[in-house]
Amino acid sequence: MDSSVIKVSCGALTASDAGKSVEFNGWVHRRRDHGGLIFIDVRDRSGITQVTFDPADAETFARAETLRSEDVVRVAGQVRRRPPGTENPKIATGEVEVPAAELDILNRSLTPPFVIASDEEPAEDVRLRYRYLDLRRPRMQRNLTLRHKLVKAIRDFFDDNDFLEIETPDLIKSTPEGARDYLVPSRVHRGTFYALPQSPQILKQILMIGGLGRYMQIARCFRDEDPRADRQPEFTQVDVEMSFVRQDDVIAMMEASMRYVWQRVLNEAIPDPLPRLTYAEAMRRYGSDKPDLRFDLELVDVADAFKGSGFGLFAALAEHDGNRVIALRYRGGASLSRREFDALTDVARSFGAPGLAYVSFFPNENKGSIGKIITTEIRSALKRATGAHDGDALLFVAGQSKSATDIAGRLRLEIGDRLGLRDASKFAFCWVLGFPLFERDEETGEITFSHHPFTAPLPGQEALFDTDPLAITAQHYDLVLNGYELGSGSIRNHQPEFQRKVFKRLGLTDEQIDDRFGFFMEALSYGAPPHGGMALGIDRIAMIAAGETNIRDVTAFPKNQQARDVMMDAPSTVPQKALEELGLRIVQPPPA
RNA sequence: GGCGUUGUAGCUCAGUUGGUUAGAGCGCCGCCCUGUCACGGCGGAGGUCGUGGGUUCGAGCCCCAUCAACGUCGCCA
Repeated sequence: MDSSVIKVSCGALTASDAGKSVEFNGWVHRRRDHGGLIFIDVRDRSGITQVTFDPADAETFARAETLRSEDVVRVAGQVRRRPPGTENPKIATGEVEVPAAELDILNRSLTPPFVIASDEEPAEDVRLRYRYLDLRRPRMQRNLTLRHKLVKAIRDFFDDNDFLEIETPDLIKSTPEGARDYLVPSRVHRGTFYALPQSPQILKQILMIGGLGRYMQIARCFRDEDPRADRQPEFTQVDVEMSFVRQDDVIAMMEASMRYVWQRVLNEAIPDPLPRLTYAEAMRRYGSDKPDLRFDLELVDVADAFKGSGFGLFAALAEHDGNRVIALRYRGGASLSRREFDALTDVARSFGAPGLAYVSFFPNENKGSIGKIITTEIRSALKRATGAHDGDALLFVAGQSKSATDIAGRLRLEIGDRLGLRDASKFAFCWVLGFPLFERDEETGEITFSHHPFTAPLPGQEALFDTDPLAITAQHYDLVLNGYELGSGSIRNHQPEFQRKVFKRLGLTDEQIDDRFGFFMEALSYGAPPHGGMALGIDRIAMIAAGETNIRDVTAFPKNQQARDVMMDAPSTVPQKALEELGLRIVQPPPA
C-alpha cells in the first residue's frame, strides 16, 4: 500500500473525503447482492461504510460473492460520492461509498445465532451466552461508551480536586459482618482464606490515617448475595474518602462530582444544591428511604378524616398512633374500570396488603370500594388533604405504620409507572440524611448497625449510647437518583476509644474486636484524623444515565441471576490437583 | 427458600373451544438480478411445542411434577 493511503474508521468518511485513497477494517454488517453489483456495509464501532463491488474486477468480485454476515474484512479503495439520488441520509457516511480496489477476507464467521444488524432484541440468556456478538450491537456499544465517559469524567473531577486514585488490594482479610464474603483459599497458608472486599472501607480509612488526605478509587467490590436487576455479585464503585471534613463537606464534594459529570457527559444541569430529605421525612412522604422524586405524588395521612366516623376499620386504626391511614392520589383514576382497580388490588396484595380500598370522585358522587361510606364531610376532608379533584381516585393503605408505609411507597411507584411519570430521560437526585445509627434486628432482637460499624453519631448524642441507642442519629447520608440508592457515606469514628465503644454496644467482646479489627483499632490509635467519605455505584449511575433498567446492560460481562457467567460457564469445578494443593476436599461433589 | 411472568424453527413471535400434515417474519441454503441500503424475485431446508408423567378416541392447548431464564420478596454492614 502506498503512503498516500489513509487508514480510516468505518464511520468517518464524508463528502469532503471524496477522491481520497483509504483503507479500513470491519465486519460485514449487511450484504446486498444484485447479481451484477454487490453492496457490502462494513461496520466497526464508529459506524458503517458502504463498499461496492463491480464485476469488472472479476477476481475481487468473486470473493465478495462469498462474503457473509460478520465476516471480517479489510477494504481499500478511493472514496467517491454516491451517484445523485442514491445517497442514504440515514447514516453519517451516506453521501459516499468506496468501490473496492482491494478486499482481504481476514476471517470468516459462523452464521450468528442472532442478527447483529437487526432491531430485534434477542432474549437475555442468548445475549449473555454470545456476549461477544451482543457487544457488537448498537445498544451495548452506546452503553459501554457512555460508561467510559462517565468514569473518565469522575476521574477528571476528583483529579481536579486534588484527590489521589490509590489501588487497594482485592485479597484482604474477611471481616465477618454484613454481606457474605467471596473467599479465596490460600495455597501458601493452607486452611486459611482471603476475602474479596465488599468495599475498601477499612483500607480507605487507613489511607486517611496514612496521611493521604483525599483518596478516590474506581473500585471493584464483591458480595456473595443473590443478584437483582440493580445488583451484581461484583460491581464497581467510585470510592471516596476525605480527611478533616464534616458531613456537609463530603456532601458538597460528592454532589459537585455528579453535577460535573451530568453536565459534561449528558449536558444536563442538575440542581445546586440538591434537595435533602430526612430519613423520617422520606419514609413518611414517599414510603421509601430512596424516593423517586421524578414525580411529586406523596403519601398523605388521612386518619383524621376518618376519626370518629362510622367506617369501622379506618376509624379504629385512626385511634392508635402506631398506625397509618394513607391516601394516594391517582390522577384521572376515576376513569379506571373495575377490572383495572382489581388489577391494582392484586398488585397491592403482592406487596403484602390485605386488600385495597379506593374511592373515585365524580361531581356530587363517590364510587369505588368504599365510595358508599364516604360522607360529604369525609369527602371534602380527603380532597383538601390530598389535593384530589373530581375525576381522580384515592387509594388507601391502612395498618401498622411500618408495613402500611412500605406498601404505600411501592403502590406510589406503581401509580407512577402507570401514569408514565417515571421518565427515563429525567434525573431527580436527592440526599437522604438523618438515618438512625442502630436498628433492631427483627430476627434476633439484637441491636445492630444500620449502615456499618464505623459510622459516627451526630455530635452530642454519645450520651444516648447507654440509655436509648436506637434514638441516636448517624452522620450518614445516602445519595438517591430516580428511586435508586446510588450510594452511602458517613463521617467515621476516628477515636479508638469511641470505636471500641460502638463495637461493644453491638455486642462484640474485646477479644472479638481485637481478633477481627485489631489492626484497625491499632491504626486509629496513631493519630487518626477526623475523616469521612462515600461510595457511589458506577453500574447504577451508568444504568440510569443510559436510560436502562438493568445493570447487566451497562456491564460488559455480567453474571446472570444465578450468579453464573454463562459465556465462560463460571463458576466451575477445578482439577483435583488444584484442590489438593489448597488442602480442600469437596464434601458433596456436584452432580455430573 | 416464597411469589409472579415466560419457555413453540437459529432469532423474534402467532397458534381460536382439545381435532387433518404446527404457522409467520427475519436469518440460513440454491438459482436469478448493475444502484441497493430492512434490496428485490423464485425455490428449499429447518420443530422431542423446556423436560417427565397423567387425563382423553385425540394434547402445543387441560391436570400434576420438574427444569431454566427474567422480575420481585427474603438477603444485600
